[in-house]
Amino acid sequence: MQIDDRKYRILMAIIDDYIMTAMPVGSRTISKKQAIGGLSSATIRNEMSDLEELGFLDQPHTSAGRIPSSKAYRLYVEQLLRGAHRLPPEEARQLRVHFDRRARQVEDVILGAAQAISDVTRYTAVVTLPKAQAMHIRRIQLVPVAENTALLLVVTDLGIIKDTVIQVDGQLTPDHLHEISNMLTEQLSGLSMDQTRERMMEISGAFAARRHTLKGILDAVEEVGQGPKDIMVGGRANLLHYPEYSDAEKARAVLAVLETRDKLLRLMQAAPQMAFTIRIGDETGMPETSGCSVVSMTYRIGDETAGTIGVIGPTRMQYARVIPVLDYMGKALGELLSDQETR
Amino acid sequence: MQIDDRKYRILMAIIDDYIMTAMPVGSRTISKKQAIGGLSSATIRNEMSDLEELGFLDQPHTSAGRIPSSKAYRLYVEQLLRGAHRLPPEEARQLRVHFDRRARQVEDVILGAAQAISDVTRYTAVVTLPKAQAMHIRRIQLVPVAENTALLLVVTDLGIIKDTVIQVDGQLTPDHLHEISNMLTEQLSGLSMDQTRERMMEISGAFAARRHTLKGILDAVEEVGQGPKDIMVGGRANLLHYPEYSDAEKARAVLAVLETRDKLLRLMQAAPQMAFTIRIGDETGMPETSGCSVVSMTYRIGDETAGTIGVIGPTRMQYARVIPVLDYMGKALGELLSDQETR
DNA sequence: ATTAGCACTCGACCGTTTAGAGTGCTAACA
DNA sequence: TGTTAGCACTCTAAACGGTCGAGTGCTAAT
Repeated sequence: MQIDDRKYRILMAIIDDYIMTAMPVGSRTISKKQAIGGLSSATIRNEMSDLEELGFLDQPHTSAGRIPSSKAYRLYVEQLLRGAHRLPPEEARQLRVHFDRRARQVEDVILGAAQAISDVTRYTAVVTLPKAQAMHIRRIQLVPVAENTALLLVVTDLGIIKDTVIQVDGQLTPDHLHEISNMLTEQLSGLSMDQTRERMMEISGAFAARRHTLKGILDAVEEVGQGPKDIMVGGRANLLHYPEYSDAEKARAVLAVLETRDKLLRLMQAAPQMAFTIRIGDETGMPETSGCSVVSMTYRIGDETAGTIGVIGPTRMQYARVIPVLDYMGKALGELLSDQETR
Repeated sequence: MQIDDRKYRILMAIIDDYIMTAMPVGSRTISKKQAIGGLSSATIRNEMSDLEELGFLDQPHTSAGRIPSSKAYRLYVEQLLRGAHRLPPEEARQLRVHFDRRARQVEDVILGAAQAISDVTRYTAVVTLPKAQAMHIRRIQLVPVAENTALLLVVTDLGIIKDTVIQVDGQLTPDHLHEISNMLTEQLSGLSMDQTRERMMEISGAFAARRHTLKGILDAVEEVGQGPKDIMVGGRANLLHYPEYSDAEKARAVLAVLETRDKLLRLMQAAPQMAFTIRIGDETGMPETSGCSVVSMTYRIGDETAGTIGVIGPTRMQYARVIPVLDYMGKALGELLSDQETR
């Protein structure tokens, strides 16, 4: 058996209805809809029965309506993703209101974005900080703090991405450090993080005298790319709006995932192109989030993939609203950060 | 009527029982306890009736047992606070295991503390970052980033507490900025933030030539003390362990408070001495947290009150465990940060 | 191919019953 | 006078049975 156009339209109608009501959908409900074109409930029943056989619908028990399966949502979102992701102007306005552009620190911008997304969608939003690789060195600065130690700063267009205390050769005065800072800045400014590392290697070879100090700096620069990416979460409380999480234990498990950075990162991994990654139910690959869906996409700074923004909620998610919101916000965030970059 | 010793002991027994079970406590349950000394359930009933009249107990309905009122918890914690807050060695060990001292950034230390507290107590923990006033200036550094702009860093013993881009006079070269940095550092290093502000005023008068630049720095330093204090929360998911939050709406409200910085700050305000502040039920002064208790205390860096650590959970909280944990952790945190300070 | 009709299923809801935990009161007791 | 055994009473939670209604699957007619 094949899924034909009518089955498809009926399936979509069921999904739409279930997304709104969270209640199993009956044949009469669907037959009453205009869009289906006046088929009787009996016909719908036959079609539903077929759709169930095809694996698109589940029946909680014999005399209840049907609910969409993961496979159905999959079809649903594939369809959505083929379309344009135009955010209605009113929604865009709301999003802009919530997303306060006056924030100065990248952390604040990211947190603001997460909160805006969660406020507008009423789901929980997750946004990663831009990864170091997407930034460009603006300055390297050694700030003396004590005999033998200095604060090393790696400053990029987006601010300080690394500050750490390193050991420096004993005989280096503050002025020496200043000099080294200038030299490094001259050598490295404008480079991407990857280029920086390479160039550092070369320099490190050339200045054997300052070996010890340069090694410390090199190590710190190495570390920049590695460190666990920081993540901001907004609207955790939104989870509890949905009946799927009225079971406290279920809600607890999801909330716990939101508090565990690596699990969260795994959940948010998105395909590197500017496109959506949607994980539905078990596709999250984590038992804790079995009834959940995650929609995520990358945002860019310039041409570089910089981070991920996403939303987590019940599989019965309003994908049709979430996708345009993320699309809009991803672009807005990318532009805002690129602006900061050139400022 | 007065509360005599026997009534008091009975009340404490009821509270202890209720804290463990979350179920209304009946007279027979209490009469079976050794500690009360073999009184019959009838006697206990009479006493319970008195305790209810005195406002220490409530009765959900006629034929249920009694539950402690806020007034009862108040009495209970006052008693606890009078005693010593000795943390059992096993608990201390656990706490140390969870509290990873190798963290370098203050943020990580604070977050680690929040997580450790929440893991050990199974409640939600809240820890504020140390306030700027408790730190001492180590260095002021201007890092050139572009024509006319520089990155201003205020470095203290605990790391960078302020980094912001300011406008500087156009003719200032990187070397000039370096010079100014050295001058300011010499003038200010070792001072507390409050002293710093005063001294800045004086300097600002003396160097009329650099007026514009110094004004920018002064403003930034002014801001340091004002900025909204940052807060870290650990173990949000723990909330949902307790039946008092099995109502999703109730849980949502509390979770929402945990996501609103000013509400959280208000909740965490603690008396400035090294002592506990305990808010029980409505004492939190916030309708959202009506069924909650908050235990908080300040921690110190050196002699200075630096921040607050606390725990939030149901009024039926294991105060007797929470108090020693906070006490221990407050001291540990203070010591750790003081150590960093002098490092 | 569609649909009206009908028997059937099953959870939700309601009123009733029952069991049990707990109370308050009274009268007896030390 | 304080304590307690005893008992009637209260109220909830759980179990039970009946009814309702939403929904299905199937069949036969169109």
